[in-house]
Amino acid sequence: MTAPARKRNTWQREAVRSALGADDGFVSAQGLHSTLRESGSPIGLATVYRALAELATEGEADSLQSPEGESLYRACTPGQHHHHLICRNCGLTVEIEADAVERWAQSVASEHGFTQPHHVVDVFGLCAACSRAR
Amino acid sequence: MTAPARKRNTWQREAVRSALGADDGFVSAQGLHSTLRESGSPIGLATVYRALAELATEGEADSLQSPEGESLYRACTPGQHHHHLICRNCGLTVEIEADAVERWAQSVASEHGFTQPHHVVDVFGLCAACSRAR
DNA sequence: TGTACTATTGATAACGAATCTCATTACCGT
DNA sequence: ACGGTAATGAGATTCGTTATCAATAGTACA
Repeated sequence: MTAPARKRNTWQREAVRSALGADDGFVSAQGLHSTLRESGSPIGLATVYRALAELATEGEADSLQSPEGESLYRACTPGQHHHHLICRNCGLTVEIEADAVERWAQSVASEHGFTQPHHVVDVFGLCAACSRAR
Repeated sequence: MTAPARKRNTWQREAVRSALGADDGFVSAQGLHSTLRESGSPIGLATVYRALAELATEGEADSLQSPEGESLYRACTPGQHHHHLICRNCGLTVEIEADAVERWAQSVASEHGFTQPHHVVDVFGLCAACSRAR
């Protein structure tokens, strides 16, 4: 066999993980990068993009596309599938469990002969605080 | 009062509308533009973008973000709100009525104090034909 | 502890979708 | 017809994201 090819632990990856966990809303890669830089970290932008993509595929982070097409990330409670209720003003996010929607997506797909269904279900709105502030 | 400021009808807008209606899946602005060019039309890219955006706001077209972040458009049956079941291989699309999901989104939002809820609900999968072809 | 191997980083270039600019075109009420 | 002006389109521009590649720094092993 060939060499092992192991994954390495770097402070950069850890910095991204912790910065993501410190924010309770969805953040863009660019935003997270400036946050880190402002707090003194010399981390590079490309690295932030790479780390976020990796965290997302490993299931440690949720990702979604903002209505403007930007990719946003958020640390998530690992394990099962869940959706989000997101304030389009301040970014506040609430995780939503929705077994009913889960089952609905499954059945709608198979009813039409579709396989390997993957659904996108997110609700954008104004949170209580932002609603009041208008 | 000032001048009237009316909207004008151009063959370009009509070309986009008809090309959109001729396709039964979701299409990108760029894709629609090349289709039109290939069929001999000298229409410009910026115009296609403008026409699609306008059709979307007028309710004549549905738009959504592909998982890659690209904006996709599709002629839709005007009137009420609906969702989509989309083949991620060939683009085949089925419109879905989902009053249940509609109500669910509303109630989840208000339960958490959110106002002006707007939801994104789409199911991606492999249609029957594409499933078979694997 | 030192050393070699190579995964990872990061500055920057490259890319691509979408928007903006502005001179030209052509729709449409008169 | 004519004229005011909405609409067009080629190209430049913006901006998010990915690719490049030399330099750096984890990690296994002697």
